[in-house]
Amino acid sequence: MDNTTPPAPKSDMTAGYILDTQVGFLLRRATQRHLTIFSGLIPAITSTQFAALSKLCELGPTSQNALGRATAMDAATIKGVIDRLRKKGLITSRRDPDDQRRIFVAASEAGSALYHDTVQSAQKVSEETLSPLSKAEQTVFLEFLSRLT
Amino acid sequence: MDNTTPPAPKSDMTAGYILDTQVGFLLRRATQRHLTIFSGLIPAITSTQFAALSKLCELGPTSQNALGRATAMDAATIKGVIDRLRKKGLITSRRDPDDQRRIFVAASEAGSALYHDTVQSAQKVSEETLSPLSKAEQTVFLEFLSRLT
DNA sequence: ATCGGATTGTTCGTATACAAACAGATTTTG
DNA sequence: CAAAATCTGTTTGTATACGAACAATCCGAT
Repeated sequence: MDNTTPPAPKSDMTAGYILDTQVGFLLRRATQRHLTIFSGLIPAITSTQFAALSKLCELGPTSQNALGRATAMDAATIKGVIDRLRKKGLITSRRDPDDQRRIFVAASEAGSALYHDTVQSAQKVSEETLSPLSKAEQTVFLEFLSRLT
Repeated sequence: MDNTTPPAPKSDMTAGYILDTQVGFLLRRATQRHLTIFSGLIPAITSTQFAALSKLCELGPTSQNALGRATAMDAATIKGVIDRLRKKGLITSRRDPDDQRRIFVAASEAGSALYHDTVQSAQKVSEETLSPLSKAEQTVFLEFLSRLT
């Protein structure tokens, strides 16, 4: 009576790990695709910069670090984003008179205008990113995804 | 007959866009969380480096660019990853004698050892990342996520 | 055989992203 | 009030990530 199931070679001990099905790898690829869609529809500004600008338009003038917290960027990251947005003339910044540590940032005229001009495209970016899923699937997916944050 | 739904002020025209519910923002935050879990469980190597190393162990010796394609990294990115893996002694590389353009990369002894020693932790990373979802939800989520790549 | 196109890897520039160390300002505590 | 703890923003270093331009090599069509 021979064993009908051939013994797995030693090298198969790690066959259980398939990179292409790991959540981290899939998250990275989905993010890549999303960023491609974003830069295609909104070439003027990056996804991260748009996130900061939109939060700024939503919240009004905010301190730099607070804006970073609201957009999930650490202090070092938000500084770079703010610097680049200011260089583009999309935001203004000034010291908070009540707290000499803080820097108040606010959307400039040009920043508000750009935001209002691109927010519909941003909606399209989200739609196109999710377009491989049905409406019902999109709802489920977003609900699950939001639980993984 | 007064209109019972009060007219939205002009500034609300963009209220439909809430950053925190956009798929791109959620993808970024989920990726952040995943990377935090990864570096907590596998401090020796980054998520990206592990991806390259695991694909290398799966495929055997491969050209640098081909490995990049297999791990969704462009030529410039995979170069940096390969350089850092080689500096750590986890891979070796040599010119392909049959094609002077190509560079063959392969996992070193240390690289294979590290991979086999950490692959179970990598499984745990995926599990922990998905742990806010039930098993059934995880299956659905991964299926949807893989469709967005 | 050679020329034109494709592929491979490199380099540069820009943009996130985060850890760690830091200085200055403010707040909390004792 | 004074010391300690906290918060704010900056800087440095490292690691992805990608577009664009480039040289060397290979390959296919003529």
